[in-house]
Amino acid sequence: MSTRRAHRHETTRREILDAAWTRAEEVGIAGISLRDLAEAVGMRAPSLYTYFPGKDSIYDAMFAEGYTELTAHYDRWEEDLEGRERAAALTAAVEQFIEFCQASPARYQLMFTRAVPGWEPSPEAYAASEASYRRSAESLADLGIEGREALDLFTAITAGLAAQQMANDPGGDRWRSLAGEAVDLLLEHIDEERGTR
Amino acid sequence: MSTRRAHRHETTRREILDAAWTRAEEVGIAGISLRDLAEAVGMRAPSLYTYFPGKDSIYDAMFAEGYTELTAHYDRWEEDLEGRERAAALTAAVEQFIEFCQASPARYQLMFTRAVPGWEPSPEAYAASEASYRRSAESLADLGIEGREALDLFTAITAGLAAQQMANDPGGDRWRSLAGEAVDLLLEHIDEERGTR
DNA sequence: GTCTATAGAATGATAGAC
DNA sequence: GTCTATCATTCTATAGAC
Repeated sequence: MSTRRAHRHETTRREILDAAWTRAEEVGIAGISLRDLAEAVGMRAPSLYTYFPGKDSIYDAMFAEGYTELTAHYDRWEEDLEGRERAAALTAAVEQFIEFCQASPARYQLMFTRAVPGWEPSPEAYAASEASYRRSAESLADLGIEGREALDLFTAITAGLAAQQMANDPGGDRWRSLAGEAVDLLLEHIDEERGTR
Repeated sequence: MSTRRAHRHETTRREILDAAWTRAEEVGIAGISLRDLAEAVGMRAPSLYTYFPGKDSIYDAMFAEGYTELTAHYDRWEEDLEGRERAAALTAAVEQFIEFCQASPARYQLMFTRAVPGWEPSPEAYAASEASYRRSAESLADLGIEGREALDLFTAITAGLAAQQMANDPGGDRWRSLAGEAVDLLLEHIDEERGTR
């Protein structure tokens, strides 16, 4: 009955990843060690190699998981979109992105900063991030953020608000509360440009 | 003649810091080791302790140095300001900040990301960064970026453009080239708000 | 699958001779 | 001030018994 065994295997993998996230929030994403994770799930370090070929692949799994969660985040956002006007929808997108970052500083470090010396996402993990990016680009295009320039401006503003929020006020809303204003000024500018064309 | 000895001491300190910057560009800010630095200046690792009480204090010195350089950068920017209109001056400020970041990715990592696990700037080093921040806030106020909200928006946009530039196109100008547009949309918005008051 | 034992390689830092 | 020697620690990863 190898399906049962496979299921058990998957469960243990899950436990290891959960322990990794928990530890990462405590000591920073770069600070987790295999001994720590093993102890957290009641094992010794070498046993982890039954579930992951190495530490890097744990980071890869976490990285891909982060983008899966981000996509799910945007799915819920799109569901709430019905009937809302463009500015409100975009403001919600920015706010939700910042909330997503604030909900897990370790995840933010892993996904959006180069906080793990010597590690970079595997091609597969990186592909997950690109898919997520393309997906949000499509949604934004539907809301009038069209063309590379407008999109780059939007991502820069969003990333900047999130970065300042995380660096200087991780538990507060000093920059998150500016999301609406930031969206307004971008939209004013975009509409004006469209008008002059 | 202790002044001669002190001068020599200072010279060696300088050499060590130069070696640290050079190595940091090669291996990342978190990747430098005392053995490496010592070898680069023709010493063994323990001798470095004559010049710095520990590795952390080397990071502190580099961090403070980064902000000294940033302030010097803005000094030159202010000198070139005579007669330029507000939008052009602010655009130059954003462009120069991004260029400052691109000129040294290791310095960018040290100053603006939490790229060194387990290290954070000492109170003295941190004070240097706050002084630099206050200084630029004053200059920006003279150019019409007044009040906490406007300033926070400006810093977020600048930080965001720089972050995207460094992460996705470190040697290019994809986001830097948007500096003018970003400043325009911020100023349009600020002027409009002022008008309605 | 899990373990013990250990390899193998770094690292920051200190003691003490010269 | 500089050195050798070394401590003490940490880490990922592997070999091989059970």
